[in-house]
Amino acid sequence: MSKAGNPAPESAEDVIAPPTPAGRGSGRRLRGAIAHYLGTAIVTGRIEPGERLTGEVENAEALNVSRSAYREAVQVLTAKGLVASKPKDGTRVLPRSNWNLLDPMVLAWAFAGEPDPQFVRDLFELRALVEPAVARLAAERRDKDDIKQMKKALAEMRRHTLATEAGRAADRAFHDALLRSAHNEVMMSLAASISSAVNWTTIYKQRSRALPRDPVPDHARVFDAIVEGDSERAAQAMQTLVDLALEDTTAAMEER
Amino acid sequence: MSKAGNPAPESAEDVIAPPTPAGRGSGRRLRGAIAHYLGTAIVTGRIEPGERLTGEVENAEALNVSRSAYREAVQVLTAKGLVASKPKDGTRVLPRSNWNLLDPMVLAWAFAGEPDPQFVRDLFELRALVEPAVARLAAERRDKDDIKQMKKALAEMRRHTLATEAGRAADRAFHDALLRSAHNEVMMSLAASISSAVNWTTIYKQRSRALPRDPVPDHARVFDAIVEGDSERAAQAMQTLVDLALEDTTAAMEER
DNA sequence: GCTGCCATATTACTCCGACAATAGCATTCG
DNA sequence: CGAATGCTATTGTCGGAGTAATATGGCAGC
Repeated sequence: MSKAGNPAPESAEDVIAPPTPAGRGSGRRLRGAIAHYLGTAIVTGRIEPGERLTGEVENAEALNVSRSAYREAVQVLTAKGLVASKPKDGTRVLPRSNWNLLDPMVLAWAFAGEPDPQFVRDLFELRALVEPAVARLAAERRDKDDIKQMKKALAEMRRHTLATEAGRAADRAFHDALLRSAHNEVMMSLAASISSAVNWTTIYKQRSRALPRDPVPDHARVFDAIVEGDSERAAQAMQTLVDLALEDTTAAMEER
Repeated sequence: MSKAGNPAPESAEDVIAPPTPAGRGSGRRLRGAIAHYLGTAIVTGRIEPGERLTGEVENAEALNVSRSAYREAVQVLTAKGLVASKPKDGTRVLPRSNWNLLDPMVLAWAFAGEPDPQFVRDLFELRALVEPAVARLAAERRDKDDIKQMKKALAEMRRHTLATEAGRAADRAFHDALLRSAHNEVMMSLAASISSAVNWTTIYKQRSRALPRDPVPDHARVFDAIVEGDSERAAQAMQTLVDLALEDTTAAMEER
């Protein structure tokens, strides 16, 4: 117990065990809290690749949880490629190249602390590649119902601002509808992952800019192009949207 | 136990319990075999979204495994977004939109049976988008060491054919080196997922075409463009590589 | 001195049985 | 008729015991 094994067993049990904030907030089970704790520790670099997690028994009792709960949490990390376990060798953090960086939960963990600027750059590079392509596909494949959904979401966006929850919900609805219009399941999954991450960066934006630019006209341009089936213009318009988001985000990061 | 709960409890215990082929072949643990069994059942559609898995206890004993092992397997599925569990409601298969389609293991499960042509199309659409972009980035960012790695792998490719394991290893090495040259971690992760899936489709190719086209010249074209830093030509050359792969794959699928 | 085999200690893996917590549902009370 | 309440099915957590796999170090043979 006094092995001083991993980086921060300091107050681990206080962090995990009770129904504490950032512990298990709602519906979140104990193993979820453990996974979150270990996951952020790994993804943010507190535990480095190659390092060994202390044994099941010791670590479980250090966190004040049963081995079952601890093991189930480790299974989650294993499923996301963060760690691997072998008898006689323990469970070790895998090299970054094995991590499922596109897993929504891994992305969330990555943004739990200070987001690494390099990582944000990589992410936006991918976003700038994928989202215009999605818009292009959407322009080619959208059907009547797709258009109806987007139209509805856009109308809802006009009624609220992004400062309100309703506004953000409408924004999400618009992008979801757009995604569905592309009729490509794999890209849907990818875009969903990305946007879940991007939503985390939005939090920082919120804090830094008092008067964000009105998003409706830019979204409307994308919508119009898709309705008309003009794939190039749709891609272009979406590109602008991504560029603006990048601008805001980098500005916000520099302020910090 | 005679509840006839899920689709195929027929011979489940025979499939899972013993160290059977397709069960736990090598290093694969029991829970891995269970996860594989349930995962393929879900991803290939044998169990449909919304359906409920029979209770932990019954299902565990139906599979002839302990509840612990069964639960850990379910955690893996949960981590990949395939299922969700709640007390009093059981664990249910989530709608496809929640699945992490880019998870390497999910992709492997998807190709465990007959690959859905629509799914393959979606995947190649993404591949056609990402891989040229990676090549473009590589041409802009590669350093001396990157080039050295690619050169080495390419030389190795000349010495073997794709029919041999050494040849396939060299091919993988080349693509890995190329990926690293792009210096974008997120895209690396994405491309790794995709290519792990694509390797599955390669199996079908192997069976269908006796004399595959010599891959070296096409790879060399990509390499040359990257060395010269000509990003457009690199992207183009990679595009042809993807096109050829698509051609082969669709041809192979039609033969079946 | 080096190489390959083998015993052993360590560690994760599996099994088990009991109890706690949660959430859907029916029932009752206002 | 609606809201609070108790019931119960189901997952969640616990702790302990035995099994299996493997990294390591010692020993024998070359």
